[in-house]
Amino acid sequence: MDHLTPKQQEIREREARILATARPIVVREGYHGLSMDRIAEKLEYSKGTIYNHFSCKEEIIIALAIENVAKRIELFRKAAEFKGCSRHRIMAIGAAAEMFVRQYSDFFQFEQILRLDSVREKTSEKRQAVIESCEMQCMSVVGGVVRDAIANADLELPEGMTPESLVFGLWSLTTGAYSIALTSDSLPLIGIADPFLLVRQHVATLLDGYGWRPLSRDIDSEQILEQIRKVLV
Amino acid sequence: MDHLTPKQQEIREREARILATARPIVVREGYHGLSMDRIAEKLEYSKGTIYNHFSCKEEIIIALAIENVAKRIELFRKAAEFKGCSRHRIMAIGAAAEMFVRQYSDFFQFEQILRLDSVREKTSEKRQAVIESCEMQCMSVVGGVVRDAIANADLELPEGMTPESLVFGLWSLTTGAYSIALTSDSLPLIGIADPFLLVRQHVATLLDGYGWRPLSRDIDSEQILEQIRKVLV
DNA sequence: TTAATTTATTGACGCTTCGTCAATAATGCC
DNA sequence: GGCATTATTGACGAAGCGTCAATAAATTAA
Repeated sequence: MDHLTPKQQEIREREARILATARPIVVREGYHGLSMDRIAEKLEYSKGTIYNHFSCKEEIIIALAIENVAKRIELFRKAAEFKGCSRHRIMAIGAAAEMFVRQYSDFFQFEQILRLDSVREKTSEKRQAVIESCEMQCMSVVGGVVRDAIANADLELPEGMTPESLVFGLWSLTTGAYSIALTSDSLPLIGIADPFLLVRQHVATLLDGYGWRPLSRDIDSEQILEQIRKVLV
Repeated sequence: MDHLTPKQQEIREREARILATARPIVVREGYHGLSMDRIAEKLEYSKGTIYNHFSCKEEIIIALAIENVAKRIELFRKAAEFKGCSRHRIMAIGAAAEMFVRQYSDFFQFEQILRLDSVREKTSEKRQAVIESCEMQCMSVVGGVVRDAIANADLELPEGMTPESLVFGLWSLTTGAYSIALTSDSLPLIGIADPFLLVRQHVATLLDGYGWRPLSRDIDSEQILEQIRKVLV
């Protein structure tokens, strides 16, 4: 499979260069800042060549998102393998999510843009499927930890509630909070300085609410988080 | 203040017609579906006239959002005035939020679009301030109920946690969930049929986690919700 | 009522971006 | 080296944006 002619090499490499050029533009100037002409000009290729790689700028944005999603899965997997009880493992996943937002905050911008139907519409089914699949894999990793907790009797979910239902709750709480934290200026106005800390607190309380043992009051969170962060690097 | 010349009348009325024309376009075809030329054509005015009302299409979108936010405040206020204990009142606010999403789901599309920096940038400070102020008013209504709960000793927040911190959590959980529910196709795939029910459940559990009395197991939710819905109409 | 002044409307214009495609150039194969 | 394949180019038409000088309508003053 690596019988690449020099030309194919060049093309492959150029794709990466296109994305590397586009990324800071999107990060700094958002959706409207990015244009195909601009990329072509910066890279000194004609526009047609850029279109050979990506059929529209929306494809570039989704490709940028895809550059990062793998990292999230990796972090989640590593977190789920944390040696400890199920409650510690779910904490590790929380830490992984937080680390991902902090380290790859670009990604949230791309995701934000792709949330617009009229943008996502223009992207290929194929790339959409990649994103969706990665999201599913993440959820499934979290779901696995929930199932283990139930199997271990660390957790009993209320009647009619599936592990996925709980995952949905955690997913909503964290993405909602991060999305507000990254896009709203009003948080400091209401005296919220560290939204990350707050997310950890709310997640802990929610899990306590479901009775996931050991409860947070029986955990030395600081110390566990320390250990987790070492594993996640 | 109602010394309006016929001309002024006409202008005012036309503004409403512009928005009424734009709304279904944005709802059906999203951000990219809307264009100034298209509105001008539909209303049989020249483009310049439309620009007399709104300096760009982003202004139209934020104006559409503003058409709805007042309703949210009204629902929240009504909910906060629900006759009952603090826990019932916070449930009422949850119901109000849910009702708002269901009845004004358009709004979430507009909000979604306005979350993009490169879109929001183009809107006037003035309209941005209206939106922000309405959001603050909503949060402040919720904050008031939390404060009342603390004053009544229905709730004690952990060390260092302010009422606003709790509001932030509820806000994150609900907006995160609604945003996922409205834009993701993967929910049914993981067996989540009724995200609204799930949000209620998670909110209840979170509040239980903080020990907000009476706890949900001591509440006949169905019956209370019935009453609440009557009040909110 | 009419003239003067203010205010509103118009659509053509210049500009940017998009996405395409026929002509041209480069590459790889025999 | 010559032929077939593949890639590159940039000019082009379409569409949208936002502006503005010319024109029309409305309001005010006389």
